[in-house]
Amino acid sequence: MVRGEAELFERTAHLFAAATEVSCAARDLHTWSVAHPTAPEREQAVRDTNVRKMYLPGVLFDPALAGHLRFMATHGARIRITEREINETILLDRRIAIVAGDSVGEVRSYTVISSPDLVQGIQSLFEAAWAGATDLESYQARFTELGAREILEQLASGCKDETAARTLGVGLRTYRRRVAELMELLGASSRFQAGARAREAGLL
Amino acid sequence: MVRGEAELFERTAHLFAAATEVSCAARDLHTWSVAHPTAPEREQAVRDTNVRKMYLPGVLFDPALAGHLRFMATHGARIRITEREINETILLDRRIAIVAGDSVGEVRSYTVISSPDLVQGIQSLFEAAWAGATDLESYQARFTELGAREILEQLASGCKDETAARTLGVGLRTYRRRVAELMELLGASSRFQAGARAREAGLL
DNA sequence: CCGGGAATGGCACTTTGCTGCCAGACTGGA
DNA sequence: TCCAGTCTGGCAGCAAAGTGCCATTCCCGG
Repeated sequence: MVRGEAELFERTAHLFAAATEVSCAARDLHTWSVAHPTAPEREQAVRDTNVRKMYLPGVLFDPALAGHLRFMATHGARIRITEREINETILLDRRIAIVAGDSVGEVRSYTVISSPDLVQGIQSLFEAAWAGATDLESYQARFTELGAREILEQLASGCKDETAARTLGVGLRTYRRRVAELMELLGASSRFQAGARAREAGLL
Repeated sequence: MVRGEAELFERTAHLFAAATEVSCAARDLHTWSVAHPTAPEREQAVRDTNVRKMYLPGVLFDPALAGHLRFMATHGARIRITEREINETILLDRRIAIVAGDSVGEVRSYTVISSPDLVQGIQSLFEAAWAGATDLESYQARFTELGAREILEQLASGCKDETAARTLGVGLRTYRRRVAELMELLGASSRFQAGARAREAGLL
């Protein structure tokens, strides 16, 4: 059990360096992937390592994150998106598991597990979740082909649904269905919140 | 008649430099006030000149604009906010009027008027609008005392109005009234738009 | 103490937004 | 051709948001 990312990194750096298979699930990557960007000299390392990463849909909306994901993807990492709530977890070579706990204030505690049985169990859960997740590409395709751009424009224009639907040449029901999908993707439960998040993610 | 701000500036710089009374109405100041920030050596000039500026409420929400306004205000300029739609207009010493026309593509045309009768007419319109506008300070006070911060928090949280009202300890009607005022202030006609603008203005 | 203006919040009502259901159109594969 | 899966959009019903009206309360100057 370690507290804070700094300590986690210090203690596990050698494990990461030696790993040939890294599986990672995360809600976002503000925590550490961004704080510790992959250095150029590590590109080869990424390529040599079997890297799998699984995120919540929200990551698609952070420009910095999206860039990072694209970088990882072009260097051999496999990225998937899951709809389900997941705990942040890292698996190394099927021998080490790192599970994030609750954050107490600003610091987050991490549990490093090496017990084979436990790691095995966690690994199987990860595999199940991985199997149920969607590849980043197809997910992105689904998003872009959604016509999200147009929908967002209409929403941001402040016009009412009926007007927007007519402008886009689509039925009212369909327009609202799109808005609902978009809001789910943004993790928003009100239109105000959706507007704020869309803007936050630089989608406007 | 001149096209584009560059040309306008080139041709009118000497007029601005010599003016002792500058009255200005604008929807925003992306156009020129920001593009041509007041240089330090002009502080004294601002102080010596009788400067009046009139804007739409929206300007309060752009950090850069707000900063500029504060700068101008602390250096003797009088700033007012008007609810009415206004055309961008500049009046110099009651002898010269500059009226912005429609923008054709990226370039905006400006009409520089020196005819005393015309200028006199425009000046009177400006005075009328000015008289009906609100001082920046009182406008800002109205905004801050509104408890906008709390309202915005609730809106951004995505909860429903009833919950938000209960959280803030006010009636549903009052909460919605506040939201409506806020939306008017933001110039938004839908909550999505309000969310986007609030975020855009850095209010979240 | 009193009167007037502003703020509040309850109530009723309209509008707008959200969603389940279902029928019809479209698509790709057997 | 037929079938199954997907997408669409109309309809209905409901939830949420927006608004006018008005009684009540609060505050402030007279």
